[in-house]
Amino acid sequence: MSKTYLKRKDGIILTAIEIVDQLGIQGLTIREIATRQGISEAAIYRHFANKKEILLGVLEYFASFDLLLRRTVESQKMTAREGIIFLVGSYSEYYENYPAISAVLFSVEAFQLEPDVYHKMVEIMDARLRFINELVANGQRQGEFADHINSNNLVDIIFGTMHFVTLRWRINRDFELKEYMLSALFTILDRFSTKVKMIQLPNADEGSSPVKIGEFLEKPKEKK
Amino acid sequence: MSKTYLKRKDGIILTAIEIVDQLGIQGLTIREIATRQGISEAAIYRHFANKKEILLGVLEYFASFDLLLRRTVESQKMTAREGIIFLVGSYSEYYENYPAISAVLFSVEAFQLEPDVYHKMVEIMDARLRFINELVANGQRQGEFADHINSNNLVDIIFGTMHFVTLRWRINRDFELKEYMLSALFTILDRFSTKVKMIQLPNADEGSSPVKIGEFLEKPKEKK
Amino acid sequence: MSKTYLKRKDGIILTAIEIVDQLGIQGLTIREIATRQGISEAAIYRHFANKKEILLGVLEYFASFDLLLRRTVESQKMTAREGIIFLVGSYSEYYENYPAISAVLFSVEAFQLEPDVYHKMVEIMDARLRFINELVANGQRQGEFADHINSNNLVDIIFGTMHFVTLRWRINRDFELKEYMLSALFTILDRFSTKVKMIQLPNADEGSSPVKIGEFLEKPKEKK
Amino acid sequence: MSKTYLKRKDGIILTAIEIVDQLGIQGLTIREIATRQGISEAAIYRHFANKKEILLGVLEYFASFDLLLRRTVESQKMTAREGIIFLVGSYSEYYENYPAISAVLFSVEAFQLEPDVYHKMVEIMDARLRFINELVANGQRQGEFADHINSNNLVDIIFGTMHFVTLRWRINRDFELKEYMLSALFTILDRFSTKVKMIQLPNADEGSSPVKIGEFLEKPKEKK
DNA sequence: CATGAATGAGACTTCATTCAT
DNA sequence: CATGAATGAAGTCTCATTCAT
Repeated sequence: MSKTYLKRKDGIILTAIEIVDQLGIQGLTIREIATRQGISEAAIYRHFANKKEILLGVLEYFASFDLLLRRTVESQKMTAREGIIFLVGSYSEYYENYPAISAVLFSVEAFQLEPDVYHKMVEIMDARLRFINELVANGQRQGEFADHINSNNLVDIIFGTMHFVTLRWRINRDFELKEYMLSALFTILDRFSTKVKMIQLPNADEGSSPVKIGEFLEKPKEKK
Repeated sequence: MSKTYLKRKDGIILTAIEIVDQLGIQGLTIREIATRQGISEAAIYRHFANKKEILLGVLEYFASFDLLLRRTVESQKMTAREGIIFLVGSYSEYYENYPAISAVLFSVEAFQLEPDVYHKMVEIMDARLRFINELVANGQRQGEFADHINSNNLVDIIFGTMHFVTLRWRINRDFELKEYMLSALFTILDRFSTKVKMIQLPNADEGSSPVKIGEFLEKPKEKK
Repeated sequence: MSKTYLKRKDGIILTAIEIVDQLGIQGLTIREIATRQGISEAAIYRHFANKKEILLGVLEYFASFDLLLRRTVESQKMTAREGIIFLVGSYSEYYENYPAISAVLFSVEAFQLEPDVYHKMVEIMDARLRFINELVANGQRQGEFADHINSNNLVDIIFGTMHFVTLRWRINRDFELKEYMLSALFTILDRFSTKVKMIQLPNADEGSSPVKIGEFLEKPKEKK
Repeated sequence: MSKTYLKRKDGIILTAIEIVDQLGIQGLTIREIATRQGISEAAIYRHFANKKEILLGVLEYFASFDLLLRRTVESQKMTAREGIIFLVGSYSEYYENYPAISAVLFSVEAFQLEPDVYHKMVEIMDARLRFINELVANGQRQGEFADHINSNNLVDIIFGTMHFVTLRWRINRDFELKEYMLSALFTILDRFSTKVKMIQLPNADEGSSPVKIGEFLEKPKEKK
């Protein structure tokens, strides 16, 4: 009984994710869930007070691994590099094995009409960001990563690349997500590791100078 | 006459963008547009055949700079580096001056129920990607960028970072978009330019190359 | 000028008829007329006060021949038989040459929401009926038609057959309307002319008797 | 439960028929049905997917007797004459007892914008026609009806008369439908039965055969 | 637990018509 | 004469939710 109940509740969440994946947030309706679950619309309300709760359930499911992953990184005492590879690899693998769940990643904006849901989503992303940030900062402290670069930049680069590659993969699934993602990640990590040395080539400065198109082309010089 | 007409038509597009920004795609209703424009719902249909046309209009507006930017890059014979900086700077500036328009960037998934709109959005993003890809490939051929790395990786890194930083900025506008964006971009470009040299440090045993992709969840354990 | 005006006014009527033919009364909208006429919707109201007037115009056009036909029958001093053949032939020819106009014939019920239009239609049909009725009655008085039958019956038979054949032809235009219509009419006229004699065959009475299915099978006997 | 459900579904159909009768197809709106049923518009959609389904339901109801009537004619081994009388009588009685349903008979043209509905209506009428056609053809083979006349003509005459008399009765219910209908039918049947003999009266020169179809508008003049 | 029935709000859209230009 | 712009009313339909059974 309690088992069936749990199953049904989970089933609704999974079905909701499937729908978000296939039809987008706009296609996620109680009726669609009910139809796919083979039950009545009213029955949905036996398990969730309202649609918002279902959305929160989806987010909960979506983030259910997060804590585990973080704890694994910590308990296994991974280096920053190892931790990041572990995280990116894990998420990629998760999305690859269960593509529908990746849809949730891109629904932040869609939740704007539901403050509670929106905030939960932001919280989840924030926690992920913060954790990678910690890893990166540690890595810099440990000498794994170049420490003169803004740690936020590196986090944005890693996270942004992950995020965007996943989006591309969702739109056109013509490559292996995890394989490609890790190749991109290694490209990043290699370039930002301390094993790399920046050297000034003789003509290094003329890069952006002779062409003036808008002030931003000037900026780097100022920064320097 | 024609002037007023254009104004109204444009006004509807701008209002639609404003709404997408503030309420998300789900909040974009004909009623909301009409109310904000101070006209009746029926009046909207004098200017657009249906809601889909409004959405297409929004995308058109959203992408209206793209061609100009590309042509500028080409006509000014910018280097790859210059071109990329120009593009990223231009978009950042555009979004910073007109924050609402940046909302469109994150509505791809929300358009799933409207194939025409969805495809137009994908097309726009595709064109942007292809152009950066060309720039990067050129840069590699010209010796500006390291040529042994996958050009797609670099494109994903640049585009993904841009995309994600914009998303972060949308959620919490507590930093200057263009300034930060360019700092992130320079971080990337600097690291991927040929002015950087990869050197093998003593303990750089398995750094970039012989990485075995697979069972990442296991890997840390093995390492230990 | 006045010419163009008249042309436009007529054009609107003709277009309206065309639309009723192709899309039915439900498809007859001001917009549809305007589009087909290549003018604005507002322009329609230069020529007709409202939609009802257009419908009345359609009916006027539809019945514009009626008076002429009646006068022709009268002035030519046709016999009843000749007159009926003339009328049926004329209408059939008219419909065959201008099929769209026949659509009006079947729109009585559709006009129920517009009392004025409805009544005009009923009036038109009534006038047609009355005229045929007169012809038939005359024919009976003149000995052309069997006079012991109800003249209304004969009118219904002639008119109903015409009406229905036209409907069949509208639905499936796989026969020549006028040709078929006249063949049907001759079949009727021949059978109802005094040139035909009713004879009682020996077993004439057993027709309907042995089977009893509902009271109506009894009725004729009672009538006799 | 199921009982109430069926009642409501049937109620909607019956209400729809009532509306078509009173206001015409143009007056048949979901709102009108809902109001008359005393429920909300949305409630209608619990029972029918859309308006088209309601219309199809109306047609189904409208034709629900057809099969039964045909089977009765066949199982009772009626003669052609008996069968036709049975059919005409049954329909007349049905319409007389439930006048609203007769409105459906005249809505073919109004369905033009709904192909599915239009085709169903045409199918129904076709089936009715075919059945009478069979009866007539049989009657001719059995010697009940004059066999030298076109069976289609006779069918059109019978059906057309029925159809038209019903229309007249709908417009002005000042006579008893069934009684009048049967009197008209007997008039027809009597005249077309083999118990009638065509005799050539002295001046029957060009009665039925050598009629020249064409230019009817001219004919009277020539005759003179 | 589940459902059939219902609902109010609101979505998109169409329609006949008006009015300033 | 003609039109672009607008509108109120109404139409079809969807949605999240409620409630008696």
